[in-house]
Amino acid sequence: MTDPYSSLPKLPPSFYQRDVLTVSRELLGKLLVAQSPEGRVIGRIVETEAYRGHEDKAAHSFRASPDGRTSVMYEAGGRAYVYLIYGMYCCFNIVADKKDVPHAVLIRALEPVDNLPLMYARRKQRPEAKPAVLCSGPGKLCQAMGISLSLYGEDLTGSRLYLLDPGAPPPNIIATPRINIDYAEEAKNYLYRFVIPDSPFLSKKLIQSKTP
DNA sequence: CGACCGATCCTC
DNA sequence: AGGATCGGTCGT
Repeated sequence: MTDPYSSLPKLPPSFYQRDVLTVSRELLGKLLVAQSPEGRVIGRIVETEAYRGHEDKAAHSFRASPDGRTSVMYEAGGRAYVYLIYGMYCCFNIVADKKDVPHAVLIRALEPVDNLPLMYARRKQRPEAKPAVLCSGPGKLCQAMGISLSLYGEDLTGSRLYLLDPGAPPPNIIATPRINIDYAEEAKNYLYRFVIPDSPFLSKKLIQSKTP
């Protein structure tokens, strides 16, 4: 059987160059592909967070100069913003909107889809561990996908790191507050986190309302 | 130039 | 609940 992913369309620049909240919602269900000498890995996006630049106290670009760490966020949408956190983990963001609008989408969790053996190896997990340990958090998914600072600024319409449209959008999407931004005052209440609620691969379990 | 701290993860 | 670990950012 031939590779079922090679026939899927790549997301074009126009997909990314829209409002960051729209892009964050519509990224759910899309396939993230990372190609490297070690092999190709694929994950389905199940959790995202929007960061809205100068209008959002939680954003790295809230008050930062357009040079330095956040410079790529000022480029037109469709590039990778990768940063180091806590000195030891990477987080992967997708730059959104037009040039000079420093908005981006943090990818927080993936459903592992292709080449799970390579993901297990990179995450140093035993084969008997559940696949949910591979990509259920922004640092974990960067390890599993092989995303490091060397992909800072990478063009997501290229061949090393790109997104595919599998066709059917997820039927359910919900919005919640973002994770670990307690410092962000009023912005911590914004409903800028988007999840596929029934996915077992989220970074945190959803708080379920009681049903009788 | 030094101190502080984080869009995290793992182990205790 | 706490430690690992380091570059960006801000204050002196």
